[in-house]
Amino acid sequence: MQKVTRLLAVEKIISEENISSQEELLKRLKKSGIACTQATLSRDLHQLGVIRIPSESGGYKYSLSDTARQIAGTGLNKNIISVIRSVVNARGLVLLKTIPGHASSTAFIIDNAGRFEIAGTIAGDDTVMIIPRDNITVSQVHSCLEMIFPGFREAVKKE
Amino acid sequence: MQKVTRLLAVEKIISEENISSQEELLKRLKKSGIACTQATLSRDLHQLGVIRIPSESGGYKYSLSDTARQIAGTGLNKNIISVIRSVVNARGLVLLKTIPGHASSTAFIIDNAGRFEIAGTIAGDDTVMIIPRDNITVSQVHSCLEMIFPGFREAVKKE
DNA sequence: TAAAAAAATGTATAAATTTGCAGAGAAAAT
DNA sequence: ATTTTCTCTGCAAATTTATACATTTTTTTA
Repeated sequence: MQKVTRLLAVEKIISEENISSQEELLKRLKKSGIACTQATLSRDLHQLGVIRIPSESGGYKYSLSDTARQIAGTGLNKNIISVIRSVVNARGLVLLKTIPGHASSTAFIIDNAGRFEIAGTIAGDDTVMIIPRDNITVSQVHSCLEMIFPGFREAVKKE
Repeated sequence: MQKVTRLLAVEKIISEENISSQEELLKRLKKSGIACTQATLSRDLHQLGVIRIPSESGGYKYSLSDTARQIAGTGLNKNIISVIRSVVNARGLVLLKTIPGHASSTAFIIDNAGRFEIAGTIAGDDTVMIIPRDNITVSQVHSCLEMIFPGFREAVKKE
């Protein structure tokens, strides 16, 4: 659970401040009370799809990739958890049950989160089917969902 | 003149192939008959605004940034040189004379090239004024124009 | 709940990238 | 044409980033 907290903090810092190296990010995280090593950040940045763009003034800065930024900006994911009723794993797939009529909006957010782990989704009226890519476990998909919907694990009951 | 050739080659290779390190790009360039060092490529990639994005399969790949890609894709710049009649430097600004009526389309392409060196343009009917940013020389603007309009230097007479 | 499997992380190191500096080359000025 | 100025580039060193391996922590399964 520590990891998701850290990833969210990294996303936030990256998008709000000018960070030009992993060491710098490390110090910045420490100020927020989050401790890890540079190696971990290297892996985090890769997983988050963070890119490094040449800065006009000569150096570099980290930035969320387009897809990552889209979601971070919308705030659409803030209250979506309240419409998710439960989550079921079946046959390597993940099914979300929502309150009636809210499946497609939920699926929309998941699709647009640009997570590699998720090959795609299909939404009915109150059910979203999430199809993970090959070699991706349902557990990894759950981690994705926690990234997309912070608080997901705690808030949503598993069936 | 060697540099512009190399930058164009880099843009092309980056956009068409999966390149994951500067050493790899170096070898690829050598096959195209272009020789330089990795240090030079580091500077080239910075100047071109090339970003490095995490690849799904675990590594990284280079990619043109959005603005760089836009122009590379359109091909709009292919025949524009034929409408440029001359270039004049004055007061740290650069003036392009075009055939009548073609200033605005020329300015459009320059604006959309996303070059840092150029603060902005103003176009009349047959004249484009290019305003370089502070501390940018007209010579650097000419290099930009050569990047945007390959062959510019040779084709356009200076007044 | 205990055992097994999978994921996360730190350490140390390898790999890759950036940069200061000095010299070569091109463009501009005289 | 010569001098002067600015740009480009290689080299080598410094910095930054990625990763193999071992260990710990978390999750899953029986």
